[in-house]
Amino acid sequence: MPPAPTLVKGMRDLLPPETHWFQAVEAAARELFARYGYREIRTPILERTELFARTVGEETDIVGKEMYSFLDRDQTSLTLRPEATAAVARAYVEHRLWEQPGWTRLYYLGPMFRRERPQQGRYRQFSQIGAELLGGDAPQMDAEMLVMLARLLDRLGLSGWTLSLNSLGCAEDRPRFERALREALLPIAPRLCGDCRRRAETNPLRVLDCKRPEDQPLIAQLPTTLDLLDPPCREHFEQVKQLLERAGVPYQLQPRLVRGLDYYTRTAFEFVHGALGAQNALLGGGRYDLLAERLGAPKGAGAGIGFALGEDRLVSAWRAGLAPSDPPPAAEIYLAPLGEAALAPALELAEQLRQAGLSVAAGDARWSAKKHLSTASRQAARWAVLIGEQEIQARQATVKTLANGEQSAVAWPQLAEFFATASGAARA
RNA sequence: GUGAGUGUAGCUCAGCUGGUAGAGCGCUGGAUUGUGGCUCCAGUGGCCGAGGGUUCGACCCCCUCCACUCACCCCA
Repeated sequence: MPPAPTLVKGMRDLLPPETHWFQAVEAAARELFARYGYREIRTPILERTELFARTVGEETDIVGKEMYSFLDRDQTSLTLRPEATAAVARAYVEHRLWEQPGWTRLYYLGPMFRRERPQQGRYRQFSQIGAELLGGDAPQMDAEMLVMLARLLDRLGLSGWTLSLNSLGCAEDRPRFERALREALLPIAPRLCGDCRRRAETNPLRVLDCKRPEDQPLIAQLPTTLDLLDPPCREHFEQVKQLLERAGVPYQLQPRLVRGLDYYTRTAFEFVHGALGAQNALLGGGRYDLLAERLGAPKGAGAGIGFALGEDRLVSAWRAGLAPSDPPPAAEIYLAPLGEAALAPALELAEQLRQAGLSVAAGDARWSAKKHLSTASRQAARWAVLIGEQEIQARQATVKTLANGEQSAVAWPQLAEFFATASGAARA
């Protein structure tokens, strides 16, 4: 026999109870986003390669070496989305959403794909939850989103996050930044690490983001994007910071925060967390004033701001001990049909209980009572319901409370009510 | 793409300077033929990642390959 097929590199199976954590993150996010007026958008997982190449940037790592791209049968190059902002912007333009009243608030969640070398907190398929606020460039939008994100992380039970904040300047600032940096780099570049020497040529902004300790003293002397902002961008950033302070959201100015997608302008941010290992960015995003415009939105209508949260990383932080609660059991009631004769009536009862809103999981009618009880307690059910010959005769069920071993006979019609009151009593 | 580490039972791992494998957990059964969790007993379980080499003899040493993990890079 040939070897059984296994997981593709960088992909993983999420098994219960881990899936519970993903559901919990998603539910919390959906609920919170709704309070801020966001509604869900679902874009395809497959897009034209061109979309990402033109927006994320030809020279970025994502486009340059991490995309899952292939030729469709009609020779169109398609790509498994490596991020969702470009796709949302595409949809925003394609469906002329700016014609709707007010700013457009959209959120999304789902899998993204990047062909990188896997490591802790980084997979080739990973889930992101993100939101986009489109249709303007008011600093108020930036602040609204950052406040919402702070609330989200608090609500998810994560303490100890840090918000790093920077402004990258507008499109007009960029060439100035790069010229200034290149100039400043000329004398010191030879003393920097190999990567930085390369970046000094290709993408000078990136040098600011270098993490090598030995390079830090030199890099500290370089001008930052904040030093070079033009007056309107400086004013915009000031207002964002003020609004954050008014809202009581703490941030750390991080003048060397540079993000890896080309469409970012002005406000850029990251929420990082210490429980995550080397890949400590839990969530990142920024403003993109020209993204949608480049895809065909009218001047001014395409500006916006967005973020993406790494769901896998959030769950990993939870698993590192920050989880707000235990995952629930498979079912609160375990049903034990004792013998084939008990099967049909037992299953009927199970259906009645489910219709009353209870969760019920049954075992195999051929199992021994001992195996049933053992299974029930190991599945963490709260009650075991035994239906055997005696019970059928009496039209009753034997209900055992697993936690304390108490057992009672309950008439079939009273079963649902029995569990309802027992649940209520436990909560009180 | 680069570097390092690790591959032994379903899972987590032990295995001394080379003498052809162990534990815990799990699973099955029993002590309790309709009563779980705790305990005790018994059983089940492995081409020691793959291929080659050295050796009388290799889980152990050498080479090649593969996989996984972590880190760099980059990012969520």
